[in-house]
Amino acid sequence: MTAIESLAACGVKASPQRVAVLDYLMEHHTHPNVDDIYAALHPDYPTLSRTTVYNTLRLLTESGVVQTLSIDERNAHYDADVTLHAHFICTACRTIIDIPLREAALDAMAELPREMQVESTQLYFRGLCPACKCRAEHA
Amino acid sequence: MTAIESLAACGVKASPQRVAVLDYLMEHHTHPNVDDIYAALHPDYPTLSRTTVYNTLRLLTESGVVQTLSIDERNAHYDADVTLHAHFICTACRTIIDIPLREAALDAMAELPREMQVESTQLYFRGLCPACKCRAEHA
DNA sequence: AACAAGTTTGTAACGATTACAATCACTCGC
DNA sequence: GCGAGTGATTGTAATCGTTACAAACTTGTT
Repeated sequence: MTAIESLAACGVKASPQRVAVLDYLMEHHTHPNVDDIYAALHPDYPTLSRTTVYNTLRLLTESGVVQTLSIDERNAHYDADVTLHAHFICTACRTIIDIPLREAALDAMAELPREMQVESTQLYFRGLCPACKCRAEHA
Repeated sequence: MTAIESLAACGVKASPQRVAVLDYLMEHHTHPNVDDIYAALHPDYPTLSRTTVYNTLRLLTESGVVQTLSIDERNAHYDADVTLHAHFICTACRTIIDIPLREAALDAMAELPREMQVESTQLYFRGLCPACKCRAEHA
């Protein structure tokens, strides 16, 4: 599914800026923040405004096309993969890594009262990534 | 375990301000933010500074006595219960609710690479709480 | 071409958090 | 007891991510 198709599918008008932002997210699974995206797109879209990036990401999140990660207390990160998976953030290098999840286990794990309407689920791990763990052990 | 004992157990010097903050957290399972805590303690500790509340909560988090929740994009919330449980935040009224977890299921759920050193785990749900869901349905 | 509706832009404001320097409290050797 | 030194607290100022807002721009329609 292309960015344009995703936008159409959820009824969001496909401006060049929106396509560019979503395209970037779909091609880079690095969980970028707003500045990463802005810096990456600015060369190609010289008039692009940071505000537009913020607005677009909010819109895309509300539309369910991307998810906003609050794993990093410093700033929000974004992910165009909205299938069930967890995230690990390295507290040293700040890299965010995808963690696959066994789908069935989620229901088995949480005892959610029936009267609650869950709209999104986020599972975060914090710690040291392999590289930083290794570096720490040799220091 | 009292607040003073907890502080001693993890080697944090027990100043009146620190005891007050931790005491408050241990007695109120409302997942307060900094301003909630400050507002609650200020009458009894007129010289208390917001900065001290921030500093104390950071120290307590680093010591593992409390956990900092990043479930609310607006501000951090704090929880003196560091046993395994998830959190649900109502996107309408902003209330944070504890969700019990079946401990065994966590391992079954996440496929964490062996070389990663996980230091903390947070599971967040977002949606409508029973009261707000009901209100929404009747509107 | 004129208009309306919605989008983008840039700047200004906001608000949570942190930095910093001054003051304060407490302990320890005298 | 007393002053130095260490660490804690305080208040203000700065920082920085994000949002509000108003003006300029696009696009589709008559």
